[in-house]
Amino acid sequence: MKRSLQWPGANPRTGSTVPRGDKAVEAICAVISRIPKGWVATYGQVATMAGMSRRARLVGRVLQHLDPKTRIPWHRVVNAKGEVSCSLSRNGGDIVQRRLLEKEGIEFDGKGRLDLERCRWRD
DNA sequence: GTTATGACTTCAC
DNA sequence: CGTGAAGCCATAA
Repeated sequence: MKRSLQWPGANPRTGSTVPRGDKAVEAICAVISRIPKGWVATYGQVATMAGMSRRARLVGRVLQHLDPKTRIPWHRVVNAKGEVSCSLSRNGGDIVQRRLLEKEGIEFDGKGRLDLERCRWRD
């Protein structure tokens, strides 16, 4: 099985199947790992903290590629609307993320969104 | 080489 | 608050 349908080169350190040695990925993983429990950050925010102000999509791409066993708190990353990723609803991942956040004390409104002004992580 | 797509953001209307 | 357009960038075809 040579053909890697995932990114070339896994990253055991982060427990994810993302390229190792890639500064962007390393920075993104580091930032997300620094998100305190009970707080959340947006993709753009993570990208900015990682030194890539407008590479929010890159953050999302990395997260989608993470392994289920990853140690990275991916559930603390939400979009700018304060809602979990839309594409996750395809496999029910949005419910998982929401539950994980609620377990950490995050409250959702009737539209499945959280108060970013209240929950946004500040460094 | 081009075109389309995507765990996104931001501004304008 | 919803929608559309422009921006960004790697992957897939």
